[in-house]
Order: sequence, then structure tokens, then C-alpha cells
Amino acid sequence: MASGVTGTRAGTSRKRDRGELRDELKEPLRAFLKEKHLHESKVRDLIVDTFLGMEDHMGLEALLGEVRRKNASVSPATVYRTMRLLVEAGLAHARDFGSGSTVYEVAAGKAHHDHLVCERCGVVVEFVDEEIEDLQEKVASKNGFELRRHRHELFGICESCRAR
Amino acid sequence: MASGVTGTRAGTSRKRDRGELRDELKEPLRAFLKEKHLHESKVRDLIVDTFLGMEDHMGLEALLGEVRRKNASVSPATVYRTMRLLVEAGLAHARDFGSGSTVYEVAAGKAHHDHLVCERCGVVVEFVDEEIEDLQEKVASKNGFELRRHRHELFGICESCRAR
DNA sequence: ATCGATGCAAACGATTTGCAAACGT
DNA sequence: ACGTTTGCAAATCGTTTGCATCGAT
Repeated sequence: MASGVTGTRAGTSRKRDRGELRDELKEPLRAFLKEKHLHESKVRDLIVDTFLGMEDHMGLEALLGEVRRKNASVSPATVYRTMRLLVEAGLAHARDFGSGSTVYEVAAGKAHHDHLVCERCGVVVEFVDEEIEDLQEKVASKNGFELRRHRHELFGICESCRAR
Repeated sequence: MASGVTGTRAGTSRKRDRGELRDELKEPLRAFLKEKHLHESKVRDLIVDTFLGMEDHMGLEALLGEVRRKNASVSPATVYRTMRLLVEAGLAHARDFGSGSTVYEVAAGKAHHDHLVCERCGVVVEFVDEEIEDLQEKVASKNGFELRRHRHELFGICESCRAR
């Protein structure tokens, strides 16, 4: 039952070595692009780097904001297109926490996990609970379902927000 | 760990006594309307009756379709407004199963439950698992969160769909 | 050269809202 | 009468797409 804090807005967030991480993750992307006869490009690279370098779970608006600090002419459409590409390539997960807009998460190198979301500050904490995973399987088969995937989100108030 | 099948499209769905159910549920609504100085109306009544009479989990399009069989001039806007009202009054739950549009569920008289959704035919099965509920609390407190609510959906293929 | 990538504006789908007319109290 | 409800059309919001151009292979 591991649980790692990765929230951007949490005091607890810690940085990883971005440069190394980026390069490591960008190889599978290159393979994906090559296989599909797609190109590399400056704008694409910038968006991918920005995405891979961010702590986690950011929406399009935030992502675009970051990207534009380096290249102000990038359009939302391109960011949407690039994120769709990254999702297809398996590098990103698109999550919908019910806020009305999608947030993206770096997928590569991470095992399955679910999320705890602070309703006040928005921090996202990832968690895995094997017991829950097992029970889900049981519930599904008990009802005659073959389980394919699930969505499990816990919403509450995080420690720092409760401390006011 | 009860689980009740209430899917509209499932062969297993069974009808309840609609007339009685409706009247029983409409009293709290009348109270709510009176308290807020809101009116009753023919169109409103029609929408509410249609909603309360349906098996479960239907989207706006389906609901509007039903309503229009009795009164073809009802507008989508009114159905949206009425459903918002019913949610506020506590008679309906608005659920988002990730299909892009909201589905509504009769809330009154039902305890908390989560959902199993067939990815092929769309049937929705409700389930409750106390063990999972407990584990969620544990996960939350372990991470310093005060749990407020959760969203737990299992997606898979139901029995009848697997049977082809 | 050829085909993908990009910016822009228009298109979209679900839902909401402004407004004037019809209705319930 | 007064305030609410309704239908319609227009407005929003997040996201996608058509198109002409620019860039990568």
C-alpha cells in the first residue's frame, strides 16, 4: 500500500531530477513518432519538455502558460494536439477529477494508482491499496462483470488546509 | 455488501410500483418548492413524473425524449433547469460516468452506493461494499486527509454482453 | 517534393443564461 | 399584480477541426 505525494501545490512536493527524467522518457516517444511517421519539432519538444518537467497534474491552461513563457505564439490547439499524442504514446494520462477540465499526469514509469484530491487547495496525492484492488475484482465478478478498469477518487481536505 | 441491479438496459431490471413511488417522493419536493417560494407547473410536473418513473440513470436526451412524448414543446433548457432543481432538492443525483454527458439517478430513499458500468451496453449496477468504504477512510487518514466524498466506478463487460 | 505541424478562426457538444411572454400564487 | 416558469436563441466553456502556411524528412 504505497503512497507518494506528488501534488504541485502541496508543501510536501519534492522535485525529481528533471533533466534525466525527461531524456529517459523521451526515447519511447521518439520510437512512437518514428513508427507513426510523425515529426519532431521545436514547438512539440517545448511542450513535451514542459509537460515532463512539471510536478504533476496540470491542466491545459497552466501548461499553456508555462509553454508560453518560452514561446508566446504557441496556440492552445497545439497543446491539445500534443497532449493527445502523448496520451496515445502512453507517456501521459488524462484525468478528469470533475472540475470540468482535464488534467494531465506523467504516466511513464509509474504503476497503477488512484487519487486523493483536496477539495480546498486541489493537491493531488496518489495512492495504491491492494486490498481495495482485490475487493473491486470481487464486486465485479459477484455481479457478473469482467472488470476492465476503474476510477477511484477520494475527495477531502488535506492536512495543511485543515491546519488553516 | 448488498448490490442491486437497476440497469435500464439489463435483462435483469425489474419494475417497481411507479405510482406509489412517485407520490411518496413528490411530497418532499412540494415542501422544498414551498419553502423557496417556487411554483408547481404542468411542465415541471411532467418532467418530475417522467424522471421518477424511469428505471434509472438516464441522460438529458433520453429524458427529454420521454417528456416530449407527452408534450412535444418542452425545451431542453427546462429539463436542465428542472433536473438542477431536483438535485438541489435532494431527489436526484447527477452522475458523470465519463461519457461526456450527465446521467441522472433517483436519489430519494436510497443509501449511498457506487457503480459498475458495462462498457459495451451501458447498464449500470449499483453496489455497496463496506470493506471498501472502511479502507477508503484508512487511505485518507493515512495521508492526512479528512474524507468528504468519493467517486468509485468500476467499468467492465456485463454477463449478458459477454454471452454475446 | 511530400506529408506532418502549427496558428487562427470556426465548429462542436453539453450546459447555461437573457429575455419577453405565459403562468401560478 | 407580482414573481416564477418557459421557450427560444444566444452565450459559455472546454476541446476539436478545417484550412492555408510553414517546417521536417
